[in-house]
Amino acid sequence: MQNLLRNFKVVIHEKLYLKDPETSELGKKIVGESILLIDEIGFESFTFKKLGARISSNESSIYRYFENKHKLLLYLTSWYWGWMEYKLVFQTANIANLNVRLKKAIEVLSEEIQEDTNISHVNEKILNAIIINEYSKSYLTKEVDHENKEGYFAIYKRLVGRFETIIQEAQPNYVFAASLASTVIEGVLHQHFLKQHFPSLTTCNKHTAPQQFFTDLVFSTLNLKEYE
Amino acid sequence: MQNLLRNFKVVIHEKLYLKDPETSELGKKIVGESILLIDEIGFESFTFKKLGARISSNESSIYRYFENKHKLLLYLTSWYWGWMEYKLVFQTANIANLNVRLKKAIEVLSEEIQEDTNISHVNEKILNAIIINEYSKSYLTKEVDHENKEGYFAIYKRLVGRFETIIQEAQPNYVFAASLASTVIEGVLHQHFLKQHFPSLTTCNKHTAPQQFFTDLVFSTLNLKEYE
DNA sequence: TTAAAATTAATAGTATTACTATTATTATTG
DNA sequence: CAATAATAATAGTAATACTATTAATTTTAA
Repeated sequence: MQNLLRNFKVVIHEKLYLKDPETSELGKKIVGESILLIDEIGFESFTFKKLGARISSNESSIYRYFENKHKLLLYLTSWYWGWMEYKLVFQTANIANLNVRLKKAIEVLSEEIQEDTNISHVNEKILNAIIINEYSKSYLTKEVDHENKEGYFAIYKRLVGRFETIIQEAQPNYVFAASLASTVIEGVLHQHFLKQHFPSLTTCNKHTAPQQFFTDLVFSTLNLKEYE
Repeated sequence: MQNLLRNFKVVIHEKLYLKDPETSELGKKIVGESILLIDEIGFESFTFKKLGARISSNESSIYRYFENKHKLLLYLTSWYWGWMEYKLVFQTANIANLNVRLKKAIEVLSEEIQEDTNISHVNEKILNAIIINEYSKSYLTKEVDHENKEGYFAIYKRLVGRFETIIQEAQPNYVFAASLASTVIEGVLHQHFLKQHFPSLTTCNKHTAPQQFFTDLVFSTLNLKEYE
């Protein structure tokens, strides 16, 4: 995994940035540090001015890379889902047994990111924390239809589609595969959030991971046995 | 239902407002019109100044009722979940059969609000649209733990708890009742959103309602038959 | 009925945000 | 070494999210 990821670069919609942040040190710093800063102070309080101060750079220099903070968020979330897609594809490839593959897919999608893989300037563990807290804000906007048409959510949609296929192949009779796929991917984020802030609303805690809940949910719904 | 609702008033945490908007015409106008305006322009673009212009009142007068627009959103969402709780309790009361009761609960929680009941200055159909688009923003904040401690999410938590109980009573062996309850309630909003903006990510459309998906999901998961 | 109290409206003002524009400086490359 | 590209610095703007003060109006209670 480590090795495979070494040559990994997420291809992100080029309208999401003005200048590709991967092509310069400043760009990488903007991406890397914005993740840390958004995690610390939250997306609402995050500004390019504060980020500039933090990386000893200027507000206006950041505007050379990203039009505004919303586009930066779309960039970061695309990166995350692209990385997740990569993990999903690699970790489920070559698993012949459809049930085992489905189980693995749920595992990849729902496991907590424990470590930064150090493959890049991106801290995946903290990026995961941001996704849990901020992802919804990237699409719960009045511009969503326009931005969707532009293709800004393409990676996420492709990921949901891949998971839908894995579900459908494991149980061809099931008619709600798309909804189940999107419910699980969204639900995973939600359960992680509840675990941290509303423990009474979730069964998940130190001993029970979202993975267990969703594995049980999907296999029961599809009327499949986890081991066979 | 109409009649029962006539004497209905949601009891909302008193720290969510500075002056109870139910006690004056201006207050009711603020609540009623804020729903319409947020629906029209989205929560991000919504300001008290714009609302003031719309109700031919002054920005500063609105500040007499609500500290800021975040508190107003918490007020509106509390109202919505309180109304939902009321519907849930009434519509599931006196249903002896536990499976039938569970099915009814899912129906109440997932059905599309078709009509404004005209019981108040609140347009429930539009409020429902707001909840779909904006509810997450009320808790995906850095202040969530503090606000949760204050009790601002009490009504929502009580609703999830009630649904959890209905699930647990229908299937006492099931160990993930809390997570299933929160997943369904959150998932319903998400599926309604996807239906409108990302049709490829959901099975729900004109012919298939979220209700069908979630009814199937819950009954399969709990290993119960819908009719028996 | 009238005076006090409460409510609402109007005006002004502030710090911050989310930018844009311009120019100067520094680094890179051909 | 010169041209070009990238970055930094400075300044400025309209809008936002408020606060404070005072004035006008309405409500209530003696």
